[in-house]
Amino acid sequence: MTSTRSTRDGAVDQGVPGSIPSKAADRGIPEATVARLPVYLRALVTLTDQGIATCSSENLATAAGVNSAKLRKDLSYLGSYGTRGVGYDVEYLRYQIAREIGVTQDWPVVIVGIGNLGHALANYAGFSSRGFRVVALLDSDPARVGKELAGLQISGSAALEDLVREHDVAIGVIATPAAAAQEVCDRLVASGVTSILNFAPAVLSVPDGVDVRKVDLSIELQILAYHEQRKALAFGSAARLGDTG
Amino acid sequence: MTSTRSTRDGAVDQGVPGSIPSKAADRGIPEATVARLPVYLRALVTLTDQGIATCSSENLATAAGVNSAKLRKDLSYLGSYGTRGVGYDVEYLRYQIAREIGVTQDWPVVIVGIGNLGHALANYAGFSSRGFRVVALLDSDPARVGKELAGLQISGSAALEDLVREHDVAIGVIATPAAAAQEVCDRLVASGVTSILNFAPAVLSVPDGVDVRKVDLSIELQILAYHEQRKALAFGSAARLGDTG
DNA sequence: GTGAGTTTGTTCTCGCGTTCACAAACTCTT
DNA sequence: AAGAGTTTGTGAACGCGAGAACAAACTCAC
Repeated sequence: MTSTRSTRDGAVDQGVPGSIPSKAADRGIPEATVARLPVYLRALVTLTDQGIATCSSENLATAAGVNSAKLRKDLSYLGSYGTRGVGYDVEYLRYQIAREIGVTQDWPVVIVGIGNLGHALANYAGFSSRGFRVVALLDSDPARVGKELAGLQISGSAALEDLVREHDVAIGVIATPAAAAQEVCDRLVASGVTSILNFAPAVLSVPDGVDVRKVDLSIELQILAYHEQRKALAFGSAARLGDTG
Repeated sequence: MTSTRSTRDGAVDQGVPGSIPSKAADRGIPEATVARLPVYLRALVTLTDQGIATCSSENLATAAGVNSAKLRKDLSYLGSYGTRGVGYDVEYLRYQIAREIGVTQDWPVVIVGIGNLGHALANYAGFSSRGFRVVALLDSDPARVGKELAGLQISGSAALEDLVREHDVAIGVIATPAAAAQEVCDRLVASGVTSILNFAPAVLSVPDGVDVRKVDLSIELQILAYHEQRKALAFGSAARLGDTG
């Protein structure tokens, strides 16, 4: 839900005139399922680490925190990789999901904005372990340029276009302040980046064919605050809150 | 969608026998709408900064990156805060949304796990500016305990229960490694925390009435990778990818 | 005051996602 | 080999959210 697939209401949906009825043709996996596949993948890795070679949909569903019917339906979009009466081969399913997501190949990634968050992202082990290779760190602050971080030297923002093209980068991560986000985004897109992960608290506008996913930490907390407030009200301690309209 | 409202299939849905038909009673705002309210709030703050006092649903929708019909429907769940023929008063609407979300009051927050990410979160300005006050930082690594960060001293994990109770903390942030996440979660919940923001790549199980939202950085990238792979395939450069099944 | 223009709030329809329930397909015991 | 027990894959029902479209309500010009 934090994603903007511009192809949905853009070029792809208008459809090439003589093409196949979309869903069957492109093996279209529902967006909600796509968002869960990485969770299943992580659960399967955990099972592997525990030395478990086979699992039922019930086992895997529990490990992934979903119900088993949903899991089976999700997997059915990929193909029939299970065996009735037996379950799923952990290694086999793991590979199939990894292949479907695309993490069997290596994805070069650039991170723009090396503040607190960018710093953390550059050092984040979860990226490299899952097929993502940080190939460049960029920042506009001259005080940061040249410093080494996570085995890379921080480049000035002027180098953005060259670095993206040189490493054939398709995925860019924006961790700049909100004010700089749109400009950085435009430059990334102009250089050939077609997927953006945005941590800046700003709405990005991108051309059709470019995907944006956003992660906004304060929004997550605000959603929790909403539910927290409602819990407090539901338990009758409303007087303390003092919102007098 | 990254949220687990255990009340959905838990106590609340079973319904107190003599209670009111739920939706009307609790002014139940759809989850999808709740997730967008903070975005509207941010957009309104931006408009205020630009000195704009009134805006139409079209203006605000553009600033928030949604379409205007959706915006109006979302706002209608809160009440009728606009004026037909005129639009919305920016300040007034801003306050109403803030009140509805609950960010007019102050929310004490603890952060557990002061690694790279926890470090960044502790320094994140977006929290304090939106009604969240970090009251404690916790880490199990003795090397980090005692160090100062963002105006706070890092406490050892043994102090978790006391700190949560002392500050009456309802919201906890978990930024530990995956292996430690469930134990930390259990301790937070046992101490009275009822909302958890989880950055650890692990599925947390919590009792009914506790909300969990998860942010998984590598999952976001994997979702982008999936779409990226499909774009590559759609443009016929499939040969390069070399996934031979 | 009246009519033209504007903008909100709401109704209606459609599609997606979730869940239930069951047939198909496999293993294992006897 | 046949039946009992398991587990997958899927058809169907249902509920929620998105978007279009329109009526209600306001402003402004004259």
